[in-house]
Amino acid sequence: MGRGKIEIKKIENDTNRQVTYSKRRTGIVKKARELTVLCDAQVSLIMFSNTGKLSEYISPSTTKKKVYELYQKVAEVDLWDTEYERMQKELKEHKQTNMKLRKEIGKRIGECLDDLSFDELRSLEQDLDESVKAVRDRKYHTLNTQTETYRKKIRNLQETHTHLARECESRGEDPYFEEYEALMAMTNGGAHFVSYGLQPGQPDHQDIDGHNFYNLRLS
Amino acid sequence: MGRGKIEIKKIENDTNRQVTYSKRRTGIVKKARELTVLCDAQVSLIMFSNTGKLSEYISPSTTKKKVYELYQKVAEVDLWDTEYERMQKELKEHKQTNMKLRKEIGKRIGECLDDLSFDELRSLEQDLDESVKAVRDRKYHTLNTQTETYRKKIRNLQETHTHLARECESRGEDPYFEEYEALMAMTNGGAHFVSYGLQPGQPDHQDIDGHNFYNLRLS
DNA sequence: AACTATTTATAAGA
DNA sequence: TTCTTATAAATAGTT
Repeated sequence: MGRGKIEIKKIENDTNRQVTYSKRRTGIVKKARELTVLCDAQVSLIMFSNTGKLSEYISPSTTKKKVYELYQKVAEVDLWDTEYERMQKELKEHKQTNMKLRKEIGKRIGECLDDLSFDELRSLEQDLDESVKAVRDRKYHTLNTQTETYRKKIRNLQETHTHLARECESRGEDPYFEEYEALMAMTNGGAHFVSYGLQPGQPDHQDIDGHNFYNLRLS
Repeated sequence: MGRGKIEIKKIENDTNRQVTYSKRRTGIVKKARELTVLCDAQVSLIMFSNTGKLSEYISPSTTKKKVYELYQKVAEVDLWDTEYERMQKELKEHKQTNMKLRKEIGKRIGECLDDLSFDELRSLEQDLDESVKAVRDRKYHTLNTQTETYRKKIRNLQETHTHLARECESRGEDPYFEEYEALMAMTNGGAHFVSYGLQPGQPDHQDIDGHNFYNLRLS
């Protein structure tokens, strides 16, 4: 189909070959598309030119192969086997790590101790002792920080209160002021009964906030 | 190209569609083959008819895809995508579990405590205390078992020795016997200096085995 | 990229 | 299905 008949064998002329490839590629893709539409078929067409350039046609609705095609594009050669093996290896490693971690936790939780030697048990005990110490230290640290915050908060509240009280007093215009003052005294008095010990040198505090008070008492 | 021009849209007549599919399939495969030869290209063409029948063309030299095609043939639909996705999902889950486990261990080792609340720290401390107790109990249990074993071992050895000694003595034929007896006495004497404490009521033991002796002393 | 003479593919009919 | 054949479509060689 052309000005002259051609023999079906490799076109040796580079330019010619490339031009023909381009033309026929368009043609075959058109055919594929027509086949898809006319006959309700599913077609996957992948072409690599002489120079390695990829062209493809995939029937709409056939998204399934895209992953595979993508890999093909990237690696020219297959890759599935490699990729598959890589994933399996990775999976295996993760499973092993996982198991080790579980075992480690099992030991540290105090289960799974049956197959440990005496030396291992001794060493584990030391580790746990150190861990417990670290946690305790951290706990106290947290407590200190929290306490400091609450102390500041209380101081601020008291200052605000004092300020407001003075203002009210000086104006003498709030009929509920005395009632309010009595309430405040009571609340403060209640909190006075409670104290909690911290590290030596850490002074005790009172708290007028129910929730925070609960937290502090938990030390 | 035919007796009449046709519109490119699905052929509704079943027979007609099938005939057209057959003809055009032949045609497109021919085109693919020609493209392969003429332009030195690599072509993969996969077609599923309306009725699910597979036809394919793969350029010779492209053996790479055959594996994939095979799976396609077997399963009609994908299979790789499913498998691939399944693996990826599994991998993701493992990674997540892994991370959680690491974090858990981190806490129990005494690292990664920074983002824990006071309550969490308190709870963790209790857990660790319990764990340490469990490990300690197990340690003592192991020690007891080991001790029991060694005690039996020693008793056996002593019996054997006594038996042998009597035999030698009664026969009076071993010139080295007295020397040997002296050595045994010395070794036993040395072990006598060492004892280790266990739970109350646990009697002390001697051990003539250097390695085991080391283990016991480490309690 | 176009053009077009030809070859090739194929729709319809048998 | 397969063959036939008129005709549409694709494209080789040219511009």
